[in-house]
Amino acid sequence: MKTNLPSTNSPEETIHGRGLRMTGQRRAVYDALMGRRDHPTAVEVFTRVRTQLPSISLATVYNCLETLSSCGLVKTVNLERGPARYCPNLQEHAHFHCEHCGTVLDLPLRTRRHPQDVWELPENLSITHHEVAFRGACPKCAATNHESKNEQRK
Amino acid sequence: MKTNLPSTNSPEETIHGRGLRMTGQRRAVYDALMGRRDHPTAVEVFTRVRTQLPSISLATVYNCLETLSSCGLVKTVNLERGPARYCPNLQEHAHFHCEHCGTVLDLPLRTRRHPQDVWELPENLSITHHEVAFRGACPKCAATNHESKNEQRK
DNA sequence: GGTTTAATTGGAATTGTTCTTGATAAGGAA
DNA sequence: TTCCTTATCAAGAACAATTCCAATTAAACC
Repeated sequence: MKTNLPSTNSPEETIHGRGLRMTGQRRAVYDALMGRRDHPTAVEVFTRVRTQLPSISLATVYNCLETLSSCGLVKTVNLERGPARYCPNLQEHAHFHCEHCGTVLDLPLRTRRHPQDVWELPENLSITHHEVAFRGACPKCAATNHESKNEQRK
Repeated sequence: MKTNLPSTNSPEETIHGRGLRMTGQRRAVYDALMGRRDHPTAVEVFTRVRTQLPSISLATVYNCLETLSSCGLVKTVNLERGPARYCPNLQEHAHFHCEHCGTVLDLPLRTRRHPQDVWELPENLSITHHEVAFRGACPKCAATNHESKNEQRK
């Protein structure tokens, strides 16, 4: 599974379009992710989903996230060593990763700008998508003199 | 270890500036990485270094890469799930990751451009650095109709 | 040279993820 | 509905990448 299709349709339609089924587990994982604008790990999604579907297994959460990601219904982000994070925001955006508390924030694209304007891309390179990550201190950590280290994660 | 300092000085000076020692192992790992303009994994660095220093252990290679990275002498890149890659190029650049053969290419910054122009950054965010990754098909794979999958890695 | 402290080794342990196998459920046909 | 086919799921084992640990070795300073 590799290619991503953006979805203007319902998640059901997108899933069916791939010859896949929208099962209770996939729906629950999807809802758990869409319910908040954050960037949970698979385990965090697992604990959320279990409140709705106590019998779901972690392997299934991984499978569902992979399926949803390959359908373009969620984004997988690998900002660092450690667990992958999943992002419900399908708008074009960059990520900010706070090195003190681990929070991940979404940064919207400025209007009329494009990352390709900033980088020299060889002509014969075919780009399908791109990822931009900034690192530093989030407002809260910058204010509190960097006391907290990996306490809270978003 | 967290902060990165760019180094105009020799690697020895940079290392000493941190109160660390430039050992044979660190030197060998540094040289193995600088010897080529590619993006090897820790294991790939390990096999290169062993030709010079057969007694070195993989744990030491990991330690050295972490030390060099935290001193700003090399860059750690996490483009995907799977092993981290290490980059000897200290110029500001983006990465291109071929989804067919896995090759990683460096893309230079266009003159007079800045990624911050493209993204809306809240004022109270203090950015220390950023990473940009493009994905798609490299020239070779785009030409050969995407037959090869993860055969060669750079 | 001796002392102190950092660095290295090799193996064990940990973490995050994927794989495997048998059971279950979904969707279509009869 | 009921049956049939195939996808999906659950549980745990397996796996890959990385980190940790304890004992040994090497650097730097006196």
